[in-house]
Amino acid sequence: MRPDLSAIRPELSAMRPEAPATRPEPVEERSSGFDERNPRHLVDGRYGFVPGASLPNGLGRSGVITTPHGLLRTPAFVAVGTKATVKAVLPESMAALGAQAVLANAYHLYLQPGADVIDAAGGLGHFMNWPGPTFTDSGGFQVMSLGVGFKKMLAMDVDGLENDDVMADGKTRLALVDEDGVTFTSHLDGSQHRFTPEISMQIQHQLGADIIFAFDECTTLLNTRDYQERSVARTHRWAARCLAEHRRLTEDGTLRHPQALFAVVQGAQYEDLRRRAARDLVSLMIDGSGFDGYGIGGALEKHNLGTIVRWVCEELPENKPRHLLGISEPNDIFTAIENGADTFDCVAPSRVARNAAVYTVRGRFNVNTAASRRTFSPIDEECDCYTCTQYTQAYLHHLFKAKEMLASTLCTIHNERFIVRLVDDIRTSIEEGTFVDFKIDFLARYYRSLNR
RNA sequence: GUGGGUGUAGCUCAGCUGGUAGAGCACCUGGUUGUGGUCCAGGACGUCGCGGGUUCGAGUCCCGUCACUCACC
Repeated sequence: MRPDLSAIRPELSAMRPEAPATRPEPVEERSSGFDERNPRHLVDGRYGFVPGASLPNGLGRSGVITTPHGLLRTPAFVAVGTKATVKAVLPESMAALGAQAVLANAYHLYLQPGADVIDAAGGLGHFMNWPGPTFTDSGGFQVMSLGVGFKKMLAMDVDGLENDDVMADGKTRLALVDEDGVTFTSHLDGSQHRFTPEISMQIQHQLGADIIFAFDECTTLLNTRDYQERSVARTHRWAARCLAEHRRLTEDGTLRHPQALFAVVQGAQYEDLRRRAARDLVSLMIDGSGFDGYGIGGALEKHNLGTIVRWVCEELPENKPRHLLGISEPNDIFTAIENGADTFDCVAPSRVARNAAVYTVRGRFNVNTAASRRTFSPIDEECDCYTCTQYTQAYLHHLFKAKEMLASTLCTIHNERFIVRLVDDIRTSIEEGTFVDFKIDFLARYYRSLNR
């Protein structure tokens, strides 16, 4: 049974994919209402981006991304469903809370259940029963998180060492980088595997998400400037190979539907590297066409977030969407958006929810602490989510203490809704010209009254 | 009544041949930023059943006592 989303998001329901069919499967019709509203959204027949209102600084903006499975109004928060599920939450619930898209991961799905299985299932969307737009990450981040960045225990960088030589303290490194690609050990069964830019593209084409990312190397803040420079150059060469392989596979005619490819801009905290990386990726083209959008990646110090996003976005074309990878704290969201980010994804809302942390307009707190034991009111009085309209803080406290799985479900629904609504409100404020006031008001309440 | 065992943190228990107490869980508070999901880091908590004795020093040894428990009568 597929979820009936028509009452909640008509445009999603209208774009519900058909049952798996013999490939190549015809692409379903887009909603006519959308086409009439803005025909320019149609780029290459299937995918596109059209900027909307802009902030006075010229960088922050609203817009619309069109995909074969529906549209995203930007700025947009993309929920993370690494292993083809937003942990603990039904797709119907994600749609009901206003999630516009879901991002899964090529590394995880390649290992389990295998990209061929998802291909046979009719693609990621069919497999996970999510009718809306989907993204997949390339697996590049896992090279860092499974390798040198494992468990955040980063060894000090030493001059003369390759990134390969910097590794987690006391842990087994599971990934090794070389010019051609990455060799890694499965965290599931210890088996050896290899990703190259071409393989990542092939996997992501099998997975069939609407928006896919080029295979990149994600460095850490501990790498030397010299290493960052060589890494950015390598990520650029990998991006070129991804673009070529993406083009080859697209022209094969084997795709289920058109897929958009985003390159990832690296360069750590260095302005020249970031700007050059962005410019070089923009100029990468095959037969006059380049990437469909750009990701901004890499480990970065929080206070540099806005600056780095600005450097990159100043180099990127206005007519292509920009995705900031892995960000979702409220202050980061404002910073990212005002400096030009259109979409972003993050595990935080769901991960922290499973450990009892919830967002409210008055800041974040842990619902499993004693203060909530007898609080018979919603987590956030101003929230319109399913959890806040139906359950009390005391009940959620009880569910966590009793280790009931519904605790994760209800808190994830709330946190995802909180971030989605925040981004929705930011988009509205951009379009209505009230962004700065909204930002000041929101952040003042959020960070001032942490002592509830 | 006789013989044995046990009494140490809220709970379950560690504490070797004596040097003024520990663990797990529970409890309290943080944390988690392209997810190696269900974890990490801190914190509070005991006059070691009670009373004597030996000793420089006793949760540890001795005596008494109380409680619980097992077996037997």
